[in-house]
Amino acid sequence: MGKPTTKDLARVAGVSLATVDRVLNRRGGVRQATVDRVTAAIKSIGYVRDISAANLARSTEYRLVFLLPDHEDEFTRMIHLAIDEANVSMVHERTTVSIMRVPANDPHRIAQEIDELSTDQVDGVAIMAPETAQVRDAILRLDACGIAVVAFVSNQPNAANAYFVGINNEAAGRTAGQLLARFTGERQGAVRVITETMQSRDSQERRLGFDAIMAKYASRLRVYPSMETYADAARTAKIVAAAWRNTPEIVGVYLMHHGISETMRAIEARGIPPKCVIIGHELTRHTRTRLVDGTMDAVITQDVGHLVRSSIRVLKARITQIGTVASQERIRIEIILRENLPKTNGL
Amino acid sequence: MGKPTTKDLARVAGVSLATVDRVLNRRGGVRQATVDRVTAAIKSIGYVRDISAANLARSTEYRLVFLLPDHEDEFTRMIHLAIDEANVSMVHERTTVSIMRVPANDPHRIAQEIDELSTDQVDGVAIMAPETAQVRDAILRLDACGIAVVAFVSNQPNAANAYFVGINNEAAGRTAGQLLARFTGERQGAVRVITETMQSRDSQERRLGFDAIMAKYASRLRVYPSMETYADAARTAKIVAAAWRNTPEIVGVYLMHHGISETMRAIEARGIPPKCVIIGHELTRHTRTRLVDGTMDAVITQDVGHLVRSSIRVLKARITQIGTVASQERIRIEIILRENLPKTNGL
DNA sequence: CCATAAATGATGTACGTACCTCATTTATTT
DNA sequence: AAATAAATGAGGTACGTACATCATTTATGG
Repeated sequence: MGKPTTKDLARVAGVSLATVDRVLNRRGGVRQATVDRVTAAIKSIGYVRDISAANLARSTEYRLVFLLPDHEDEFTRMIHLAIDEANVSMVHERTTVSIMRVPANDPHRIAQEIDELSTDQVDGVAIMAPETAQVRDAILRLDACGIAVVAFVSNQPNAANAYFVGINNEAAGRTAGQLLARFTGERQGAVRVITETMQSRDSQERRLGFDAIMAKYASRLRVYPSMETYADAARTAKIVAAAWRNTPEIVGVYLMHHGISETMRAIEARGIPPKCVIIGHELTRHTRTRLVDGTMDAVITQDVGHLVRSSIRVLKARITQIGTVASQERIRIEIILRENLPKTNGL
Repeated sequence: MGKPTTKDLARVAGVSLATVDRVLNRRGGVRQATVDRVTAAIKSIGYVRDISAANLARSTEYRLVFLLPDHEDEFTRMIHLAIDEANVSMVHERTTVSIMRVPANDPHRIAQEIDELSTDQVDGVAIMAPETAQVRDAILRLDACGIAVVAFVSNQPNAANAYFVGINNEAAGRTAGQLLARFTGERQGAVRVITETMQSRDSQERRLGFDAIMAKYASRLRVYPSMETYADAARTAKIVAAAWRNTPEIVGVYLMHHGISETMRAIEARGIPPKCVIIGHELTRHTRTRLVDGTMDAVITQDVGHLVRSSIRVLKARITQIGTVASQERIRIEIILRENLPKTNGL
């Protein structure tokens, strides 16, 4: 016979369907003793609510929002595409996902946008934003409204209600370090680290992990302090030029930021030192072509489609107060070399 | 307003609900002209069947079977666990997954077991078996019964009806080659390749990719022919001993098979040559501990949970004749180093 | 034009859950 | 013990689809 239903529950618990309903949906007005009888029955027959049927009956719509920075880099664009794709395949599941773009480096504006989300428009939010006090507080306020939150790509470790969907950036930095240490063989020389800004926690964590590994396994290499591009093409060209002029024997470069096409252009313009190992983040068309032509040696990435789908699953799980499969939601730190490049981008 | 329903369809097409039902479920007895009107209406309003509601109405049960080799290696055990886990989280989705173990190297028995699956027990099968004529024919016969099939982990390129869920093994071999070429730096010496049997197509393809890369980027290395363990501990110890005795300067080892714990034990017993780079397949507790202690340098793996869930999604999609999200079903060739080891095993 | 077959409509029940209303029973307070 | 409040039961409708039955309309052949 099939899975137990509410009818079976009512029968086993010795109560009516109405009471079962009251207990299941927390409508109140039921004695504790009766509640206990029902919950006991739930356990005893292994009842699980049929979510499809429940959604059908409720004609629920899960309204989810992704808050993305208004950056125009490839990585963010891929996230955008992945969300659109998810939106299509989620229609069957009564889920609509929309996207809001917010100024990447204006915590005040971001917090403001978050504050404007209200329960009657939105059930869950995935937030990709740098960790600041304002944003953290805004996220905490969402909890009060009963809106589910996940921190997307960028962790918000101080907003306790925000589940993090993304990779461990410290481990990602370590991985970059390990690859760079091994790919440079026994050679000696300098390693240059570039990022957009060290203000971002992601960069800080990656640097931390990277340094730990370099110190441990590649003390033969001189690792320089991080250079910051501030996502400004002119500045990028300038600091790269200066670094290339002043640093003898660059044998390795670690690009910690996404949206590295501008940085790579600057490096290519100055000329890539012979046998220099270049490692960057996020598989985009820019890093892809550079893996193929050998300009870059490795890319550390996270599956954008997986990030998006996982966020959606977690948000829905939090909304319906159902559990998730932990292993499915773990985002892996992927290493992409030329030979294991996935066929298309996998967006 | 919500998504269009069958009612909207009937209204737009100018027919009754009964006729819409006849068209949607191919019950026949409808004039071609009417069918066309309905299909036109489907397109025009963008109707998509609500699968949850349909399943509810049908009280469908998707009965899926995984056919696994009765090997007792860690990788197969992990697959088993992943299936069990999926089974739990799939209860909500009217899907029950069972497992059948078949003798790994007895194509006749495998084909026999496949032939015994009939439509009134099973709706879809995921088959993990070496590619042989008997198995291929048995798979083709399943199609005639209307049972959906996917080739699981091991491809069945000649069974046209079997969608393949797994990695490109030739690319996996290339990736191993690239890692080994780079990790050995500029050193010269010998590379030893070990597998269970070169009868298996997986091994052949991996070897092909591996050789291509070694020839291209590491002609400094002498790559020896594949050694076969036949999954026999005594034999493994013997061939490893012989190889270690007769091969000067082993700087790299590539283990192409899964279930390498026995092989690694044999190698460790003979002593690992200094600075020897060892690369193997599939992240298990055996390869995990060896990555941590530095015995192995890299593991090329595929996410077991993803393999299982993807197979289930593909099977259900084929049963219901619905599309899948291609990017979600692509299995990536993952490179695992010490520093990007996922916290737990991933199931 | 009639007999027959084919096509279509109308209607009802079912799936498992949510949510509502009203009646009835049981417990609590005075 | 009576009055009131709290707890529970009984029953219906709805969600979107599947599937069955029977009535009715339309087409087809002679």
